[in-house]
Amino acid sequence: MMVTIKDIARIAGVSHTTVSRALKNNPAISPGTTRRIQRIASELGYTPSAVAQSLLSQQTWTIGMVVTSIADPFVAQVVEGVEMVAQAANYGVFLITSNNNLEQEIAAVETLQRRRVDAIIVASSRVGSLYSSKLNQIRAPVVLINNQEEGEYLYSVAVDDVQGAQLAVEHLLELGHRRIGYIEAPNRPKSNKRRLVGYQNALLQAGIEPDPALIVHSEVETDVARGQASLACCLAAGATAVFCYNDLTAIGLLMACRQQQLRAPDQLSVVGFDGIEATLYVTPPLTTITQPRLRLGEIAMEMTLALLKKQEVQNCLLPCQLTLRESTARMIRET
Amino acid sequence: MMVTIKDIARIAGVSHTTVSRALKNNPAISPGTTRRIQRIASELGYTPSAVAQSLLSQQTWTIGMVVTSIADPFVAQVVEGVEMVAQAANYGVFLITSNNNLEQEIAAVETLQRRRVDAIIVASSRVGSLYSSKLNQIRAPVVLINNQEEGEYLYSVAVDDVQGAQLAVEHLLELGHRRIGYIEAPNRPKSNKRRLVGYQNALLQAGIEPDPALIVHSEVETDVARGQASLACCLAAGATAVFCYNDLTAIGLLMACRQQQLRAPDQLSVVGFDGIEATLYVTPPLTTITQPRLRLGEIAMEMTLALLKKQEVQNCLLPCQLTLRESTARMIRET
DNA sequence: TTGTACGCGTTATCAA
DNA sequence: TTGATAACGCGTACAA
Repeated sequence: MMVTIKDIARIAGVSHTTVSRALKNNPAISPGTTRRIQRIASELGYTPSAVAQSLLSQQTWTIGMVVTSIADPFVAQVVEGVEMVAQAANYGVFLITSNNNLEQEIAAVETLQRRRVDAIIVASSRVGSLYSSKLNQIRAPVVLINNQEEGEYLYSVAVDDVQGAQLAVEHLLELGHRRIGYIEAPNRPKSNKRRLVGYQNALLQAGIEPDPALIVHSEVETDVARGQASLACCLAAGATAVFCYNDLTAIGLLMACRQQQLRAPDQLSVVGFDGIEATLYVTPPLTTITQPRLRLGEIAMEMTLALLKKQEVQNCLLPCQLTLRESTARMIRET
Repeated sequence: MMVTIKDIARIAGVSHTTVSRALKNNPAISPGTTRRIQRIASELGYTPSAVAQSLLSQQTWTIGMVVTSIADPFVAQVVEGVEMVAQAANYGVFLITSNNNLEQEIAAVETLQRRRVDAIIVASSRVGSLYSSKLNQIRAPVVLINNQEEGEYLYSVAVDDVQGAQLAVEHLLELGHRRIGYIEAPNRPKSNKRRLVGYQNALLQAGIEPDPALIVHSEVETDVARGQASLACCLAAGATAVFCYNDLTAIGLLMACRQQQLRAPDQLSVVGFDGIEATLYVTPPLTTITQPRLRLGEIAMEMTLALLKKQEVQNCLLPCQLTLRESTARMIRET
């Protein structure tokens, strides 16, 4: 049904080989026939089949991307970074959602293998280390963004969670806070642990012994709801400031404050993590640790391109920045 | 380099045909050889090539999706809806960003054609009507979500902008407002026009002559910034309530209010459009017209599946809902 | 129960 | 300057 070079060949009265050459402006073909063939091709609305080309060339110019959820504002921008760099390099992006589920992530990678993508990028992988053992079977390079699993793995781009968390807590310490809480994320084991380390590092360096009561652990699944549910715990532990696992959690916490008529930052300072757009819109605008999200995607894709060119690459650990807004304030001593 | 059925055939000492059959549990092959071949295949880590299968079967089990920007929270959820339904039906999603740019959208569709996707879904198309004329050349069905161009086109799923806008303005009228502004979007011609129609309908039905001074037109490109920049105009025109083209614009307006020490909703009622997550997080939580975003994506993909089965389909116009929050209040008469 | 031969659309090699 | 042929990995009609 689709127009092929054979159809064109029949009409032009030449062999399909000649058509193939004429369409790529091969100098071996006479200018006359080249023009004639190209005219016929455009009249017929011919489009070359990338499928056939891939079968022959053994590459699909496709990179497979596995994400937990596209609707997550953090993920969305990482994907955007990947897509931009990919498009500029003539690669396309095949997207699969894993719902942060182990089996689905594995199934996704298998699907991508079947489709013979040239490379795979996985954001927030749950099974990172699996890839090194499976890598003999996966010929495509696998690049991990913010891998969520301990253990060995090959190529990765990640944000420095320890440094970021430390930045957040140091900021609160400088404002005079001593009772600083941390709201954990139960479903992001590795980055949660590393942010906790950064939190504790900062406290210890300031000569403060971390108090377990200030570390709030909740099994509530969604980020915002977890933040909302954690306010009571924070207050009960006597926190005057709270560092949250991420922005959505912090936003939930701010919403709970508003409901309880608690004024942030006067009565409670709040710091988030990620730097999503929504931090600009909430009241008060949220002080947060900004991850270079777009850059994360770009670098992952650039690394992928290098790997496809058989170049050496180095794993990346990107630093975060403190973005100062209005949800943190100097602690007021209760007299 | 990759393992093929021929490799397996050589090791098993059978023809590649037998391997092909054994791997799909063809009953014609003896249970013994079937088991043996399957064991060898799994030992070698064999994965069938979807590329070769596609070339033969003339279908790729892929749908191409063109979006303006993945980082847009509205778009992200539409994509999520598409992806969910596609995945359940064994289809994959190939994603391309057009940056809301005409040439890029056309280039994207061409790329998808080259890749022989089975169908194409375009969100917020700028060139919708083009597809009907090009459709003889594109064999794949094209489904449009919230098409942004006037004119004829085939398959579409869209939200009822007129009805939604009317809902918003009727709500403000019920609260006693008479001077109601509308902030336009310069870069979404069609939906902007239709929301304007809904706005005017509601006013006329209430016996109010629309005042051009209340229709704020700004060339600022980004939504939030446009909202921020429009407050002055609204106030100058004597508006006591404003209906905004979308939520991000409304959020910008709320931010400007806060900066000017203007209290919403007491001094200015604000209504948005879309129902993105952020409307829940701002202060005050935004009253808005909720689009069934996930549903929009799901329906588009369901329609696509029907088209692929050669079934008849009907275009969809989905109604919006008013989501009541705290950014709107009864008008206070100035005595 | 298994094998042979062909075709899907394209490109590369070799020959004319 | 052009054409015949083989190959990429797989599935299927037909033959054995």
